[in-house]
Amino acid sequence: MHQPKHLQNAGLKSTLPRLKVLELLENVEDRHLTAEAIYRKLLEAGEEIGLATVYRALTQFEAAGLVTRHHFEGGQAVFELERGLHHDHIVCVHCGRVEEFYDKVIEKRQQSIAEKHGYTLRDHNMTLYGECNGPDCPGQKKKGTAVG
Amino acid sequence: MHQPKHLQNAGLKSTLPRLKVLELLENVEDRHLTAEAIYRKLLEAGEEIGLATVYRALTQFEAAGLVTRHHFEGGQAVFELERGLHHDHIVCVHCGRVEEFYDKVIEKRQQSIAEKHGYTLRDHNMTLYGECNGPDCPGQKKKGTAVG
DNA sequence: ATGCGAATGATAATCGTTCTCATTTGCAAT
DNA sequence: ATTGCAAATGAGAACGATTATCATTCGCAT
Ligand SMILES: [Mn+2]
Ligand SMILES: [Mn+2]
Ligand SMILES: [Zn+2]
Ligand SMILES: [Zn+2]
Repeated sequence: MHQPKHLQNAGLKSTLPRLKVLELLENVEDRHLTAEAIYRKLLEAGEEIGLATVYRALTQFEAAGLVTRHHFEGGQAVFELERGLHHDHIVCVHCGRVEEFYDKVIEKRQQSIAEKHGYTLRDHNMTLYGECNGPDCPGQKKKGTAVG
Repeated sequence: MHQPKHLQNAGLKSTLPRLKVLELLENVEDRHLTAEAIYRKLLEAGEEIGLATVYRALTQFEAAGLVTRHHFEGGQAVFELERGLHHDHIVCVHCGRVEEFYDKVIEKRQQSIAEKHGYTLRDHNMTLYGECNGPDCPGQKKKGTAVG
């Protein structure tokens, strides 16, 4: 979907590494990836690229509004392709599965809370952490298969 | 307010460095402090302590429920003495000023959002970022004093 | 006062990320 | 198709926050 012109419109020269990162982000199943994960996937796909370049490209994409950076628990930032629809996240503390949501009521309340305190709201981070209860999630206590 | 027995009740030996950190946290004006800030303040107060010990004490206090750790923007974690009342934060992007708030509606919505996605909610992080508009905040554009 | 396991603190190590700098690339002008 | 050059790349060094190591010191029960 993304083309060289997308990079040029963003003021970025259309280079091979940048196109590779962008291509990966739009074709990968998991939308939320660390820089390392992106780097690894590109290497596995036989591409030649350096980790520093991945970081640089992501930082530039973020500045250009092509990519969003999140700081979930765990030290590593995660990146996702921007789709123009603001949303927040719920992350499984066991398997790391991420779901997205948008709640208009919460967004409105955040705005009025900021106003009530005399702040001009610029941004927010809302991340929920929980157990996803999925059948493949390691946090799921396996029910004992009755013996005898 | 805190006594050696508070540490012992938490299963921690009552040592001088730990008492100093705890004492600082309860007497300092700014409730939200980085480990470095705590370390610096203790040194300035003439106390002898190592930065590693401050980090250790804070981590142990957190595990004991005496202290809460937050990850605002900026890399450094901030710590605050636990007062038993959950709250979230709004942080000034210019001067770092922190205000606290609690919104029952948001908290309820977070719970039901998690349920809707099949998650069992365990924790959340909600931090608002904005401009505090305070007179001493560097983000405040000074109004030009008319000349002539 | 003694003894011993836990705690301390100087320092090294770690981890994610950014910086440095020699080499390569994109691309516009020939 | 060449050339020229600024911008981009990538290997590795550097960085900042935090944790680990380990010899020394401390808290506290005897
Ligand atoms: Mn997302
Ligand atoms: Mn607080
Ligand atoms: Zn899970
Ligand atoms: Zn401010």
